Amino acid sequence: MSKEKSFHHGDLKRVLFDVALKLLDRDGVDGVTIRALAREAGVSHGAPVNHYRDREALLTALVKRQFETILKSVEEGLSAATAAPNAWIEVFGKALLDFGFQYPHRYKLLWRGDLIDLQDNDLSKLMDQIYDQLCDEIERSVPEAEFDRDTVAVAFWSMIHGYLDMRLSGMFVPLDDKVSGKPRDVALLELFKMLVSHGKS
Amino acid sequence: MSKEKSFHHGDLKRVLFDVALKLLDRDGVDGVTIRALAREAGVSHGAPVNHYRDREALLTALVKRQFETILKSVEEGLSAATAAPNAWIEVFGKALLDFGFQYPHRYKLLWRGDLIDLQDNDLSKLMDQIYDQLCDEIERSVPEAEFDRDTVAVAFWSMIHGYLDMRLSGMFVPLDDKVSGKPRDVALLELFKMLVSHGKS
DNA sequence: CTATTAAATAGACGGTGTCAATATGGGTTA
DNA sequence: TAACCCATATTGACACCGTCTATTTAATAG
Repeated sequence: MSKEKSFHHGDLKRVLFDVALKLLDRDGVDGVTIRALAREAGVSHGAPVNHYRDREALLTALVKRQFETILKSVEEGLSAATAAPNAWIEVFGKALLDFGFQYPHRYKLLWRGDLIDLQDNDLSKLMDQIYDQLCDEIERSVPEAEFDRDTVAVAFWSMIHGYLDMRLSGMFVPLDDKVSGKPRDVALLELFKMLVSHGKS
Repeated sequence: MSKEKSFHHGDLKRVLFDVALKLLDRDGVDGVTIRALAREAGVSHGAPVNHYRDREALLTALVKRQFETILKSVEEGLSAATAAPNAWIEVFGKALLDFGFQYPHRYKLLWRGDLIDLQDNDLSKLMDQIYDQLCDEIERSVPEAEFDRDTVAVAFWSMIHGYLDMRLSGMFVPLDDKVSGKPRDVALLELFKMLVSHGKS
């Protein structure tokens, strides 16, 4: 039960999780193999199965943790945000963009529906929580919008995710990523702010 | 030289390409393996290397063909479009959304920068052509916009791609994908149309 | 102390991409 | 026609991978 090596390892599950995250950041999701994980953790290749049923379960655990982090980041950002009507754009935008550019491989993994368990209840609950927070903020700050609020939410999240995904995939390399001195992503947020502002007039 | 089996196969390269596309549509990119390709084409597992250096080269060829298709679809749409100021939104939006929903696995592969050769000159040229067409249309129809035109282009493409990617990944399953009787993606295009229209006033 | 049970090991199987050595046969030249 | 060259196809090997099985280990419960 102690955290030390009880040689029945004790907290191998935590070690495996941490090592997996290290491998993900270093080598991308293709580098997160069960066998590399076992090697890196110093156990046999059959050991991880006792803690993660298969690779899908392992990757799903990694993804859930990341969505937890993003949700927390959003909530903290919202509670610290100004009263400006569209502060949510900065909060959600920054939370996602900062996370994506800091941990590109983690971000890419979030959307690898082919590798993780889409039926996982905790996972869908987490995504719903983030989405609901977004809709709540839109409802609070864009009440008179002439557009369906879900459409605004989907449009916003789509734009942020699409930008991140294209940038992180390496497919899209903007020749000049500065717009009048500001990064492109900041300009995207301002453009969206203008959209919801005009909706009021 | 004949198209028949000259047993030195004749046009194995074309056969391999077609079979690879069939495997992609049927099983996703994970199903496009060199060995499955060879099996399906009725040749030995070592045969494909004579026509595609490795799996990356094969997948890159598939991707290039799809971007050609999309470019053609955009060009045809533009030449057939009405004189409406923001017809380009429908044209580009429909070209990408239709392609994505019709061939989900092909669309996903387009952005798998980890699997294809990002240095391929034809590939980057094709993407540039599509992007330039988009910018040209924005310049023609949104001349007085107060936003940098590249920002509008990036915002638009990001929104479309992000929506498609989230939908096709299975991560994002909208509870109700209809907005007042219209599909969500149509509402997204209308929302964007409003954005660029307000920019004029 | 003993029995049970969770956890780690070792080995196997079928799959993958890729490389090297070999065999085949069409096209070109002598 | 005959001989050669060389692109193409085959075969086998190697090192990985995920996952399954049987086996051993050690911690814990009775």
